[in-house]
Amino acid sequence: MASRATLKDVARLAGVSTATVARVLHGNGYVANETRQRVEAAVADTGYRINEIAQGLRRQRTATIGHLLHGIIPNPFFAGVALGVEQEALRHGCGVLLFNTQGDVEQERLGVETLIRRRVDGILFTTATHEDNVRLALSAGIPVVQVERMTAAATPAVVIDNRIGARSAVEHLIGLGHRRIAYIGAAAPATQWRAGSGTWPDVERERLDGYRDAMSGHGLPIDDALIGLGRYYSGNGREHPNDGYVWMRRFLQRADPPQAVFATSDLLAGGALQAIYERSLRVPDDISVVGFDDTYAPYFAPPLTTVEQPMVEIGQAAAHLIFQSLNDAEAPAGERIVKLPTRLVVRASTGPPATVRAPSRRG
Amino acid sequence: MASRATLKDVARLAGVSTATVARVLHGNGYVANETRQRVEAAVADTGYRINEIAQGLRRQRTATIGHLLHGIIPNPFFAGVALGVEQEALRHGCGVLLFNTQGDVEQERLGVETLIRRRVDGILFTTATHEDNVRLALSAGIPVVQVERMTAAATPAVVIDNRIGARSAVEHLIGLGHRRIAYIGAAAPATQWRAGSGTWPDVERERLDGYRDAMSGHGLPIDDALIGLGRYYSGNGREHPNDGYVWMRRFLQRADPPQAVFATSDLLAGGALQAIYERSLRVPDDISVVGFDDTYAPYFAPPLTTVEQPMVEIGQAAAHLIFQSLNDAEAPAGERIVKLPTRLVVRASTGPPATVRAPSRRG
DNA sequence: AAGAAACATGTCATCGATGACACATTCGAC
DNA sequence: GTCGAATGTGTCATCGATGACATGTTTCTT
Repeated sequence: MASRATLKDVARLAGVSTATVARVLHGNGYVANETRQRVEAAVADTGYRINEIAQGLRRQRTATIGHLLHGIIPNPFFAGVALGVEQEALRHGCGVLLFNTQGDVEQERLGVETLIRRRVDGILFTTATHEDNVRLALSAGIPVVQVERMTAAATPAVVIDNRIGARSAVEHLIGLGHRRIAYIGAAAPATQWRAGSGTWPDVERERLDGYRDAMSGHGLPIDDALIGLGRYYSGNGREHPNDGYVWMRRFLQRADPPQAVFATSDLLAGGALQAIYERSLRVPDDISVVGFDDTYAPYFAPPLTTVEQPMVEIGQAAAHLIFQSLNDAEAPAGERIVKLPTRLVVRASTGPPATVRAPSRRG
Repeated sequence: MASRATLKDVARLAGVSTATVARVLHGNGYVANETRQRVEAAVADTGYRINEIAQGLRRQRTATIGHLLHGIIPNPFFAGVALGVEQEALRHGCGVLLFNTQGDVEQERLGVETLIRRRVDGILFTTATHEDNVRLALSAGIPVVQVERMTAAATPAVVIDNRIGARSAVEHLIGLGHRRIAYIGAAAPATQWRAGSGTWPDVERERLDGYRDAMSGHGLPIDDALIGLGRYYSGNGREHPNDGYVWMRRFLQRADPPQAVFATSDLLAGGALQAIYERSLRVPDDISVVGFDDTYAPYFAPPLTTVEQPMVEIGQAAAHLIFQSLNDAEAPAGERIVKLPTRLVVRASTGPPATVRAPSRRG
């Protein structure tokens, strides 16, 4: 019987009206001390727990936010963001309905529809797949916040400073004395994003710009042959070969291999490490490697120097923006963009370049 | 106005009663063709979307299940299970409310309380932290399913065959010709689980048993000095040193280092790889390594042979059990245990032992 | 001692969807 | 032509919590 008690049951048991029970529960209005105790006893006896469904209906808010996650399993970045969102939501007494879209437009639309039917108080897109879905949510009058990407449909968003993050990584390498530094990144995502609308930043473009900034800023030449762009999620799934591996292999076959590599994700960097290992080269003795994310980085051999993304904080900030939207509904949405800094974490995969130009080779 | 239309609004616009609209929406009862079309037009015009909150109140089921996740961020295992749960839930038109407990008993209790207040239709524990919380959920009359662990409080559960999984890994090594095989695992979790109650299996104990099975089964001696037990989540967080690293270092300092290692998680195996790398030994030339999980395994250098856990399937099975509980409520709960098989994935980290007993060393 | 202020509690319409029930009409069958 | 079945539609109580409002006590003020 425990959980099925209702307000009415409690009221009956305590010999008062439901209104009085509600007053005790919410601690507002006048309630005589003796009455309060009687009610509290009744609550305890019945094992009463408020029915948030009924409450939601009456109050016209569900204390729930929806989180649409791009959600590639092996990428702990999304898990980190989800955790941050949840923590911040909890702080506001809210729950989180999670939907993995797997980067599928239709799946994403379905998620939005479901969340609308559930009357969530807000929707978070951790990397929306298609702009129309963002619009759909907005058209239902639901506040939206986006992570890592901004659409033509202006919404508050949380992004990181990819350009400066990438630059700091490359400058770290330059500072160690490297001059030939390769870049392994990802090509821009597919066509769903209308090109030319120009209001959303391209994460990968920014990182490449950061690399260029650092190189030119220090008077180093940019060799296009040392820039490898792979599939957006290459190596994140098991089906695809890891493009970090593919490119690194190619780089190492050259007569003039790079002294260091900067990869735009830990997974791509992991692929690079595999290619290096295969050739029996040592990191960082023969070649230095830097990643991005700080997800897999600490677990690689050797532990990877990487650009940390504050995943949890990103999630928290995103949720925070949602609650901000809820409170003063009329704030200028498109202007609330939070840009979080990255942090270079130096570990064992970077060091000065080999002075002798004959890397030890075995394989 | 779009999403705020109610049944009544639609009914008014179509010039019918709400009952008729409901009939059209659910496709039951008699509705004249002409009427149906008028209603459908009104639904489209108003952008009406059913309010699942109101529906939930009336129908006394929320079409939502709660998922309490132990939730160590860097472990994609949990992300995989969560995805599986979500997929299966979606197939039943259900949403998933996610709570990360971070292995904290109090946090977990809070999660259960919240889920009860939300009147979820069922609760999944992906590795419950404290048995009392399972009981709490049950006492509220909510069906519970557990993943990876069973409590004295009998609930349906999904587990994997850890013993056979571990054995298959070790037998793979034995088959390659290894005789001195080290084991790196985790000590049993802390005291929250009442010892001696004896009805729940200890994952780590099972894996150790599997190792012993394989060794004794092939007439190989078990050297306790080659069995390293670390903290349960060692190396999963950044704060702690990776116990796989710590133990492997120790093993390699011995006069008679092992020829191969079996670690009970990819992360621990990753630590082992780091120690091996530090000593400039080669995998698998000098030493073979096997992990468990198949999460990080494909991204290590070299790609790791590992025991795959079917994460997504585990999640699906768990959700499936919940829906089973919902349908025939009176099925014998404790008896529905699903045991899923593991699968050995052979990659580049295992090979025959070095014939010459003088491993190349550089560092 | 009368009226205002504070205290204490109850009544009831409401949030939006549902479905049992009642009522009305049409169609066949005998 | 009459009656039962099939068809079509509306009414309304209900799910559980909420809070505006009404009503009834005390306790101060002056």
